[in-house]
Amino acid sequence: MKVNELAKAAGTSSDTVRYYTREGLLNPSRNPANNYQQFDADDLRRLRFARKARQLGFSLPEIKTILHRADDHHSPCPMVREVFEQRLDHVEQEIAELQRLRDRMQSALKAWQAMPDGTPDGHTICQLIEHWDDADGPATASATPVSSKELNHD
Amino acid sequence: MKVNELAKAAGTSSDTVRYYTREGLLNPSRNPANNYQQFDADDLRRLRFARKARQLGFSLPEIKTILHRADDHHSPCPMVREVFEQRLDHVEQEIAELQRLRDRMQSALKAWQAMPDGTPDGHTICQLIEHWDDADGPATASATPVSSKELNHD
DNA sequence: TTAAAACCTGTGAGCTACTCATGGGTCAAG
DNA sequence: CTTGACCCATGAGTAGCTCACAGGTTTTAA
Repeated sequence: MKVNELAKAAGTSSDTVRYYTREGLLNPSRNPANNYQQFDADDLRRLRFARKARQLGFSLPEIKTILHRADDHHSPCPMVREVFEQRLDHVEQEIAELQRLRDRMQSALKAWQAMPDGTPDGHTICQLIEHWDDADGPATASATPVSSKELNHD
Repeated sequence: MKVNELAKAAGTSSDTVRYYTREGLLNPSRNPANNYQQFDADDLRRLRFARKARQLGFSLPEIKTILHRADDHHSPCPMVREVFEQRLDHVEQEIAELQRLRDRMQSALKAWQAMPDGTPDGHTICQLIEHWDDADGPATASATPVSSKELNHD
């Protein structure tokens, strides 16, 4: 199979396939006639595996390690279980942090209803923000805007 | 004030101060004697504002726009309100997506309790993942591991 | 007085997991 | 024989810092 064929078979993009190949998750051979990459059923299995693992929250280096362990005929499953539980903890923390952020935002919004839109006078920029009291604060929290780059589309 | 003094006064790092300066959020003057950056009370106000706004989920470009509007004596507040409501929506979506991810992870974990750690045989890599059925899938979801770089420490 | 510690400077790279752009080669159809 | 659809490798861009580099400056203590 060629790049795009593999990509479609796994429900992802050819860019991703090439990227994973660069990163060493896939090892295509070469068609000597045209130097195109040649993927086989094993590559498809690896790619599908990788995509599922990504959806479950594994990072690419982790997936790479898992695949290499499997190549060496060691069961990656114990590692998978372990990493996975850590991940789950992390996800739960993330949720809690975002919920705290949401709460802070909601209470800010509520407090703002009564506030006027001041004009900057060299002492304040926007009272809405400056007079907002970060009571409980972001714990270790990510208040990161969590940008749209994080959206998958596979 | 010098970089580190400003940073401490605002509860952040000198790297962040320098970064914000590079990005044009702060406009220090220079001490001609040694070419060090000189910050004043206004810079401190801007920096504190920026950090609070970050905690509320504003992006740096947004904060920059807000500061520039205020420099031009336009009230940034209406914009602040508008962006903020979009942000809140976004945060709520994020929470929902992470909750879906958590649910998928939890049901995977539960299903795995009964499964053995297979040895890779050329047909499977790790059944735990391969036999996991992505029933409801990640909507537009970020299954991104949400790395530790996202942790603030200010 | 001088030497070391502790600060300051700007700039460039690194982090994640792609995505997109560039500039070019290959191939089937008309 | 050209048009268009595919392939190739590589580099840059994404957000918001953080860290490392290679120096210059200031403070402190011997």
